[in-house]
Amino acid sequence: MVIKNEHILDVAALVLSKRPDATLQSIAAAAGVSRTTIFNKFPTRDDLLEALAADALQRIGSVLALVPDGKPSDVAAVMIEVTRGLIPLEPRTAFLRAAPHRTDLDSMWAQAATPLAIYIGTAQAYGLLRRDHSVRWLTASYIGLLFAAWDEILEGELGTAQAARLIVESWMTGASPK
Amino acid sequence: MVIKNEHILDVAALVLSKRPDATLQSIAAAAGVSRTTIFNKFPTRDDLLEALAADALQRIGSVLALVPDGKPSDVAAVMIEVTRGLIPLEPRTAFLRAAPHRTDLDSMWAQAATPLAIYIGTAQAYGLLRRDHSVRWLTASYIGLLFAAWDEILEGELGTAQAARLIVESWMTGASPK
DNA sequence: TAACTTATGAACATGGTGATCAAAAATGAG
DNA sequence: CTCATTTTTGATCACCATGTTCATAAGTTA
Repeated sequence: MVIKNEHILDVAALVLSKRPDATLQSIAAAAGVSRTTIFNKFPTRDDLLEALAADALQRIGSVLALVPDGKPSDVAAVMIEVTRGLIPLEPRTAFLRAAPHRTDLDSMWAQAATPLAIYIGTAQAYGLLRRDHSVRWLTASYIGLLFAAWDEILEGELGTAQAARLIVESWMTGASPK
Repeated sequence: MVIKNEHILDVAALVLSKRPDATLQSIAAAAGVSRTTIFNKFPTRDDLLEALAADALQRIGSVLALVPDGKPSDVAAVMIEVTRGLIPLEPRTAFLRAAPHRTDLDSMWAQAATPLAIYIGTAQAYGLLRRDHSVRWLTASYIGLLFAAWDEILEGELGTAQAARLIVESWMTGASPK
């Protein structure tokens, strides 16, 4: 049978999201494939992680392609829609957060978030977001809240349904009472 | 010379914050100590990480001891003060975030954050924080923003001086314009 | 069926971890 | 200062995951 890289990446993402230090042996077993086959397709462990990162990047890119160009109208609505798309990607990105600190991963996050940063910058220019915080920080703080929500979901403390609304509410209006 | 555990933990925290997968050999070398000595004090790598986690927990606890009891008055002021205390702890906690997903680490974070959660709960009860978000989420979102700021600082995109204000502003009033 | 591609198992080297132990160095009591 | 005790150290070993090679088996395709 021809084994697709896609299948290995699927299984690897799943296994690594649970155990970031899982052996290639266990990943191979979970994929119903020999360890050698994995090495044929991904010569080193890092190559596999890199492929996973590229895959995750691509998926994030697909979601962020949803952000509209031009003059933004309802920032909250757009952000909620984007967030709804990002929430399910947790298993695909978990290993990225747990992986040893690698500069290229940081730059990958930055690259993946670029369309979002552009949107945020545009919204800011139109006065729809505060101007006394940098676009970079507005973006980083959103991602930080996304990570926090992912963790809460993993721990079963937050449902995926409410998560998007919660994230965007916190990001836009904060913790102060109305 | 008598080697203090404290010294090893200091060096280990420093080395691991840069390379979470650093070998014990390299940590020993950085500490000017033999690998055997580290094993005498911390039988396994996990024991060392656990000690580091306990140390970080204790440091966080010291900072969070600053949060006042009783009726809160100026939440923003308290949060900024707490955040100013937490910002420098990044090198001590970086390895915790990079370490493979371990349940005990999650519970450690939760335990360390308890005083903060209590404070937030009290402030919420007094109407100083929004009531439509759970105390758990208000706490988690704050920590998420703290992590985001730590990352930005690491990348040289944020100064430690402004970080605390930025975090608390984002946490309390969000990204919306005033 | 035959040629070709892909997957597999086996074997081996390497390096980090975990563990043991005797020798050496530092410490402290008298 | 001396001796007993504690601590540190280097050396050695087993174990396991990674990385690599290669011949064989299984599959696909002409």
